[in-house]
Amino acid sequence: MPRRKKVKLELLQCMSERKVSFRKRNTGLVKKLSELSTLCDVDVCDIILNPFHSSFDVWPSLPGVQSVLTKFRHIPEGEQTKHMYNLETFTQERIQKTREQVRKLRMENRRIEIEQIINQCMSGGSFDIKNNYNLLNDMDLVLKQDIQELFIRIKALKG
Amino acid sequence: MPRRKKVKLELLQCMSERKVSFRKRNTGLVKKLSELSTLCDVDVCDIILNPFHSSFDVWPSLPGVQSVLTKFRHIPEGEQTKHMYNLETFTQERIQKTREQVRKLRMENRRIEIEQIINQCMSGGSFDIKNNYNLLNDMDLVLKQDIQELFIRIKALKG
DNA sequence: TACCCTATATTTAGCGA
DNA sequence: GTCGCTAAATATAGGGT
Repeated sequence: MPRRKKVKLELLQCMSERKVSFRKRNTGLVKKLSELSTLCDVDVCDIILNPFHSSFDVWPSLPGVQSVLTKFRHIPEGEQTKHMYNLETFTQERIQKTREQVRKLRMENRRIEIEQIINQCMSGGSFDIKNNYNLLNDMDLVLKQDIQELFIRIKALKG
Repeated sequence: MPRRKKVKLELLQCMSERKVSFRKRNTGLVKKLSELSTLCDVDVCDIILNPFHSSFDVWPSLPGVQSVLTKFRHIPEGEQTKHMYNLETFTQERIQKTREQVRKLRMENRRIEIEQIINQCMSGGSFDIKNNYNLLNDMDLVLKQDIQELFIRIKALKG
């Protein structure tokens, strides 16, 4: 059996699990922050409310955070949000990417299904278009058209 | 040839590399922040000075950061730093862990080296202690003592 | 509870277009 | 410069102790 499953991105219901996950991920996060900071020469800070101690974890340190905050406040309001990478842009980007992936998977499925139909037809299978349409009920219109064209070509090929 | 090497944790000298790394890692960071937030029900914010646009990336949003900041300021000064996980504690923890790993690797090396010497001796190799000391010049005192004892035992064993 | 381990899942460096 | 891809590096869930 697999030792690890993909975790669903939602609140961990089990409290002890949540605690463990928090500790691990907090550590990882801080590591990544420090890496970004040194690799790219970037001023970074974060503040994480630790729900288990009702205290905050602050990176890189209290004065460090305050220094970044001061710098942040000194940027003109208009400039602050320009190029800003935040929850909104992040989400938009992810939706975009996911759509793109879905598109690709659809293409791949189309390829495979078309291949199967060709194989089926070439090896003397049925040419019952209606039946195959049924099988491929949920497919895109474009795909159906492709398949229709394919059937015609296969018929022509076979005589 | 390997397509990817382990990057040294220091400022990336090549500017374009740095830029690419920044974009990728910033994305990853924000993803992890959002995961921590939803998995563990945690208030999080971060502010990253984007050195390439002289602007800030703010997570999760400007009001979001301000809300966390307000909460942060409302915690009594003494409580703020209790349990705080920051650059210092992070570094201490990593030093501790690294030492522990070094210790373990030493133990493992000892085990392997001792094994080799035993094999060498049992298969009729030399018993020249001085020579073997030379080979094992950098080893711990404890290891040397262990080996000395081993030589004696092997000699006894062989007659 | 708080570690440690290790098999999976995830991140990302290096490339090629 | 940007993108997508892929393999190597890394993070971490689950399961021990």
